[in-house]
Amino acid sequence: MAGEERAALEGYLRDRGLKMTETRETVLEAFLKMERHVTAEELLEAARRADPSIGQATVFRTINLLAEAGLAREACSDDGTRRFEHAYRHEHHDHLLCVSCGKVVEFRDAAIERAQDAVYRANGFEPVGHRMELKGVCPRCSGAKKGGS
Amino acid sequence: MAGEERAALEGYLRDRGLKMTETRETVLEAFLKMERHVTAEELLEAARRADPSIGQATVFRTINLLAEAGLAREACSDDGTRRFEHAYRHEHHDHLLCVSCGKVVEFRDAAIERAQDAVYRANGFEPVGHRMELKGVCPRCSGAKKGGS
DNA sequence: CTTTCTGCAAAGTGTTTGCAAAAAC
DNA sequence: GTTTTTGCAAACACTTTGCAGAAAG
Repeated sequence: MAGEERAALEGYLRDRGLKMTETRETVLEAFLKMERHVTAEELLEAARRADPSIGQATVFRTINLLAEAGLAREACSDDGTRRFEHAYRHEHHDHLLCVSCGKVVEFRDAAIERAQDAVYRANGFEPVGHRMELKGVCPRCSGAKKGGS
Repeated sequence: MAGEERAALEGYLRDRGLKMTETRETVLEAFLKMERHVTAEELLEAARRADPSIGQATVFRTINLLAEAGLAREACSDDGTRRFEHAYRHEHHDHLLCVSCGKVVEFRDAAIERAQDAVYRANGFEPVGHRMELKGVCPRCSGAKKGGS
């Protein structure tokens, strides 16, 4: 399964004299199982399903650790709540988000990347990185426009 | 100067039986004068320069009002703090941000829009809107790479 | 055994809300 | 005169931190 990520975390911890604990593994596993962009609260819930004794502070500490270790990355937050996405071995990608059901599709599009480079060049900027989120309604939701809330 | 925006706000307020006050005008003026993406705190400071008696709650209330009225729009927040940008008569645009000096260039690129549409179509999504931020180093900053911090 | 980690509760941010006085209509 | 608005302070939500006991190395 997610052995690669666990190994990456262990390596990061070892390098810094930190410890690989069962709790951290639980949080990591929970994080890896979650799709979409995850809030700390959702992650706490998920982790507690595996181990109800986990405290929220630990989840916050661990997700920050995962971010430092390069396994998680902050995603754009619409409201005031931070969201995290997977970052390990994830090539740069952009997001297509269903505003109705929250589904997230990750994609990479060469034409967009090329057009972005052109924008950088036209403005004389050196590219550093970008973030893009396309919002829309996914086929399932736009098809099922019957019960609509 | 910014009479158009003020008129838009007044119209919005009138429609809802709300009142156009001096305080709201002060906050609006402050907001319109600010470039980049503004936090509530920055806006509070700016508004207090014009009227030191303004309270922070009022600024929060007013910026939310501006957002409802379509004059302001939430921008992507990196940290946990909300940022707002101008939205009135601002055609949809994207941002090119200098990570060194904070300069923001707003642009619109037909090739990118077209490529985005293609992504929507390829995934069967109905487009709703998107947000894109290109990060880079502006010509001035990359040219002046001498004292670099 | 030493160091780090954990859960709890308390403290910190950024934002919202309740209230009486003040301003707009 | 009625209604909305305002500034203050208290409340709130999300995140971080301090501490004593527990676990890892």
